[in-house]
Amino acid sequence: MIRTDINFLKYIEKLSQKHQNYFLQESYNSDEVILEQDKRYQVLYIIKSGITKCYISDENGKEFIQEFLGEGMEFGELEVFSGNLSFCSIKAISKVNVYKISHQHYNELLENDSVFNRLVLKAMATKISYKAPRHSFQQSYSIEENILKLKKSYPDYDKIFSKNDIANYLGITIRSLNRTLNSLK
Amino acid sequence: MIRTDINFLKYIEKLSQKHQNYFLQESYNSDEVILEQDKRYQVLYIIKSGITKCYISDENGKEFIQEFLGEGMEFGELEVFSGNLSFCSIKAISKVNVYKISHQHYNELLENDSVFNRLVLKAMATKISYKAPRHSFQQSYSIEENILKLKKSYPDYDKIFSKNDIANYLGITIRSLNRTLNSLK
DNA sequence: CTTATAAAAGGACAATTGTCCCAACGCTAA
DNA sequence: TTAGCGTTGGGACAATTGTCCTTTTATAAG
Repeated sequence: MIRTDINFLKYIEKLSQKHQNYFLQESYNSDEVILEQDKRYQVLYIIKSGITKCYISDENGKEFIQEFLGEGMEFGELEVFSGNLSFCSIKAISKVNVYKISHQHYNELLENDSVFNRLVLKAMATKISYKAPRHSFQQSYSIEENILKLKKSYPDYDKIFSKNDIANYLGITIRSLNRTLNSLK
Repeated sequence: MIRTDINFLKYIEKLSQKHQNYFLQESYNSDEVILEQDKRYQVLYIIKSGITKCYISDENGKEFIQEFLGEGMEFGELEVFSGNLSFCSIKAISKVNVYKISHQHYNELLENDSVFNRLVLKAMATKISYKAPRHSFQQSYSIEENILKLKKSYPDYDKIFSKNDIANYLGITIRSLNRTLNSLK
């Protein structure tokens, strides 16, 4: 539910010593939007600490939460390769510290640092890998089974996230979420 | 609906000239399984021609189709980075020709050929990018809207794919698919 | 201490979707 | 030809989920 990548973060911390001018540290408060959908960016971010949500909003204002991102997760990196506008928004849901790096410096690292290059490849492979099974499960199983699965991997999920976020994560309405939670008691 | 990557394919064809021993060509008939879920592989594939489906099957035998892969799409590459078992199956749904390459040679290319490296990064970024909006849309909109969207981007979708595959792609039952198709007439 | 505001909870009903059937059609093998 | 089998199509009903609305609770602001 909350993705992390500690190895990547460790390597970023090391790099930020070596290339002091590459990485800028920033800090955000809960509810602040760090990156906005459909905008063009020349920078990307790596989370140093805290939790964010990564979501897509549609014309009707509904939001679909792709994932919750924690330490060591990068966002905004896809646009380096695609050249497109960002396709999701990132909002802090706790106090969040990030490393910010420009596309240009990121590209330099990719080309000249093979360890970094490999870590990025691995991070992207992981992102692909976890998306498919999750959506497969969400579509094939009942809300009840989805909630039980959530509770199993994050017993305290209801303390960290709002009802709204949980519902959007599961792709259901709050009403359905409440109903199912009741039947589980 | 059918993903392709022509630039990547072109580059692979070039590489297969230069490194004749890296790439092995194979051919599959419709309905043959090329790569099986939950198995360990030391090779990966790039599609030279034809169409395959990439799907996850669960304990109940239901299958969830992630995507249909066409020319220039690679599969089995994620396991190079994760070291895990394959997490989906690939089945030919037409006559299919592929390039097969070992993890070892793939890694050599990644390290020594920066053009190849960049194409792989881009391919992975694309895979991440299209998954999220698709699942977001499927969860938020009605079956009718999803079918209309399908018809718009692939007017002949019903000639290429079986009802079963279309239903599994949309994450619904055949019954619901038929019902909606009727109401659209 | 009030008032405003957002989050949470749930009742009642409607719409959507799934499950379980059975029937028709085309294709292949015996 | 006929039997067997997979694909397609749809009726009837049940279960699930969403929509709309009201109430309660908690929290922040004046």
